[in-house]
Amino acid sequence: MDKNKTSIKRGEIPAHYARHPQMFVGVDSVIFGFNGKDLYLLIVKRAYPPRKGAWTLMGGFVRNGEDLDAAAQRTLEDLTGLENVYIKQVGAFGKADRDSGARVISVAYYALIDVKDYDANFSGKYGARWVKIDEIPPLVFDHREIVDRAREIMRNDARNSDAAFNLLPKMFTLTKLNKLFEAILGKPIDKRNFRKKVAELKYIKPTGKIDQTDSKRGAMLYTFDKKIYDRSNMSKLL
Amino acid sequence: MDKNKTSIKRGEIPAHYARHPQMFVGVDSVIFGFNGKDLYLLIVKRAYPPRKGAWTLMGGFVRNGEDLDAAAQRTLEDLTGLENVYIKQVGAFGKADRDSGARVISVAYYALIDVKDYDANFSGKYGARWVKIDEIPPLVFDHREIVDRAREIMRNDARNSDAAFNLLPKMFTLTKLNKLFEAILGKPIDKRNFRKKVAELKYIKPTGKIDQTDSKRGAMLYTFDKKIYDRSNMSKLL
DNA sequence: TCAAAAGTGTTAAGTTTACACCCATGA
DNA sequence: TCATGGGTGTAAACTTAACACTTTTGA
Repeated sequence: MDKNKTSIKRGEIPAHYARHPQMFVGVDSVIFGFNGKDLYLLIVKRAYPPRKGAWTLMGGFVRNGEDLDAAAQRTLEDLTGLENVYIKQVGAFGKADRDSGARVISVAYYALIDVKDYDANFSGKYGARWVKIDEIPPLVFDHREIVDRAREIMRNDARNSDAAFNLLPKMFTLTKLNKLFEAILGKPIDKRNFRKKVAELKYIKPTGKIDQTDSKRGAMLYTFDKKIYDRSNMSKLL
Repeated sequence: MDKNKTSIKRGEIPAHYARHPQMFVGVDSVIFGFNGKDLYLLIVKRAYPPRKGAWTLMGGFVRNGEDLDAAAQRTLEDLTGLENVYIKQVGAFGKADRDSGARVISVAYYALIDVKDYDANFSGKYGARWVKIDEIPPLVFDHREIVDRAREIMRNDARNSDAAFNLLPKMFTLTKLNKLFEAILGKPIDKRNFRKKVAELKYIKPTGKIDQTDSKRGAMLYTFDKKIYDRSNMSKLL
């Protein structure tokens, strides 16, 4: 990868580095889920001391030779069984005393999944639980702060990227989409104005299929076309 | 701080933690400067192998017992001599092979300073140099990626916070302010429209003083009133 | 027949963009 | 007297926000 190895031998730590302390590096995942109505957060019971049994974000430690992003994917898959989950880094949390067990730098990620996808794969071995986003119990260490920062970033991403569609099944009604944005942004969105805007977006396409689970009359199912979305974003830059 | 120490003794690492590897944790600072006309990046010569002598961001290692943010402030002060610099975290960079010397997780910050403030305090011991933001030479490891992410975040902050004012002296002309935003956003901004908007902001106040360094006629000097800014932002939330 | 969700347009207010000339001054 | 940067207003295009009733159908 790097041609300029100079005089460093494999496995040997250069003198300048060796003078400095090393620390545990963890990853913590803020896992958001949507069930068509409300936004949820997935929390687990902490399995070891200190604070064993307290509510916490799903997390783990970074392994030698493992990319940070890969560590986040791995711990996430471990809990949810899901492999291609949308994740994005929230940032690093590194107060010296944030973890009362040892010095741990935590890099937080947030993940977006459809609650239905999770139910099917849920192992339960971590004592995981979905809680409504406005009913989060006290969490261990600085995890509440992590969740709050993650929400902020998600709100931003929902407006400026296609991230939000990761919370929905492949086909969805406009009412569900509307409710999803209301849940993410935390405020009501006018139905008519919302539908008008959606109608202008070429990447949200009617499928012709009807969903009758929520109404007798039935609602049109729509789908998100990522190819068209990416193309229309490309053209913004020109 | 944390009441729930359970059975952890001071200085002892709990068994669950001890099983995991520890890593070097570094901080790197993307230091942006403005001289009234162009936007600059401060880079230094790397002082130790590997890649000794290559251009790099100013950085350092996090110490035991030191908060991540404090480590960033410290390395920054070391280079610039400036104490109360605006800094903000960009994120964690943690590819397994990003640093060819050892496994190092880097947490990047960006800092905004007035180039004039720096000149006065510049020690030169790091072989530091201002480069125009569009003329950055190749940087070591993933530092270019770090700079690009920092710029993106700064662009965002310039629109949604008072961060940009950290790049200006206490008093500034509207032409300088206009040029600053053009430099940050990377595109021209209409002079008349810009001044119209500024006139509506109560927190950018004329001082009555005139600056004649850039024109014979002289331009009104303005100042940023943080108290008013914070108050007007508070009221957005209500 | 009625409850519950789906669907549908118009108008006013506000925001954004484009655009060109006169002013004051020191060299 | 002229070159340089400082300063000013208006109109069109576009975006956002507010607002209420009809449709369909299974229970």
